[in-house]
Amino acid sequence: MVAEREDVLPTLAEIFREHGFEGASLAVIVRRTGLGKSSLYHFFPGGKEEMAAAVLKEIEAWFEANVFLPLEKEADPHRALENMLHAVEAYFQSGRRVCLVGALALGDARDRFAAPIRAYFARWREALAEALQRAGLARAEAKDLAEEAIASLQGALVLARAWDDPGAFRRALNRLKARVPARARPMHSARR
Amino acid sequence: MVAEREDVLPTLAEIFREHGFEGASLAVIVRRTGLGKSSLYHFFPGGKEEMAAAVLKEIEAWFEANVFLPLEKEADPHRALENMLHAVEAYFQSGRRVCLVGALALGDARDRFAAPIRAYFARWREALAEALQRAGLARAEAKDLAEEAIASLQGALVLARAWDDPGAFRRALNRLKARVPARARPMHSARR
DNA sequence: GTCTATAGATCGATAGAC
DNA sequence: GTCTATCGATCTATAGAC
Repeated sequence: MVAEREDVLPTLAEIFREHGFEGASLAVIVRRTGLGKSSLYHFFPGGKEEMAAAVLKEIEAWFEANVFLPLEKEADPHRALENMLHAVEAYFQSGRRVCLVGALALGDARDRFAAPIRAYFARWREALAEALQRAGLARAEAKDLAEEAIASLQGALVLARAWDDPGAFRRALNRLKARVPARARPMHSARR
Repeated sequence: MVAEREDVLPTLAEIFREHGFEGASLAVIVRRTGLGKSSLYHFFPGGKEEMAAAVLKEIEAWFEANVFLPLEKEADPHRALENMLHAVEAYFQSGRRVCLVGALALGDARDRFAAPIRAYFARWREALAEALQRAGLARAEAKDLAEEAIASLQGALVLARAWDDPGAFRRALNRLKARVPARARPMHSARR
């Protein structure tokens, strides 16, 4: 059923998202993955910490390929921003899914994964700011707006989970859809 | 030193903020509070769960007295919003302190405290929307902007913790200071 | 109320047979 | 690679003396 180490990563990611790092006990992991302890330690000799690190690495790679790079490669910045919002909406399942990186940042495992957590958000801000800059915003303004957008999304995930209502995330996406691209479109940059 | 149950609540709150619910082991709590296990169980017969519930209740009461009610009682809505931002900045220590309610919402203890978590954010949005409405915004617009502001703050706390940089929270406060009250001021409502 | 001692469960991780 | 069995540490919680 599961032959490769990579095959369990999505399941592991879901487990860490639902239970956090401390809360994801080996008992839970064994049950959900269907693998025995020995198999898990065969794939991840470093135990839970290596499992979470591998998950973070895969998440980083996914965002790099599906969010960050497209933000920079797409020639039309307006379309680049729209693509990002669509990718994010799909990834977080319209708010039903929590951001593991954000959850780890708020939890007690932050120090353990400080570097990848820091890098994930920094990279996101950088790619988003770059697109906004190409869309006509000044460097400082683009960086600030990028940070605001990411914070809005992360906060919306908190609210969606607090209320058990994906609508909170959907509404945040709509606000960004209506706001960010409109300000960023070069041909209408004199709007304000 | 510590005679009353209420005296340990601030320390308990800080412990839960730093370690989360699962990560706050009794060993940590004993060490940080200076109380023995027996004393803790004397004050909180329900154990950790009762400790966290008491902390949440105190947080809710603090925000009710220092944030939510002032938002509604202050006659000048513009000043009410400024007061809220100042109170929030002080409470979260300019971003060095995490929001326990938000952290619990993202963590694995969400189900355990679903009701107070849900109520905290709902009450905040309601009080904020009420002030924005008095400031001239339509009901729907006020509710939406209130939700956006709260999400921005929660997301900024995630970023501040991820980057270990209180500046992320400070910048979010400044954005709200510059944006929310200006749109909300009734005499300039025709600005857009 | 606070102490010491400890129960009973679960934790992450390992050993060794196959 | 996967199994069973188990280690030692840590967990929450309790018992009983004072």
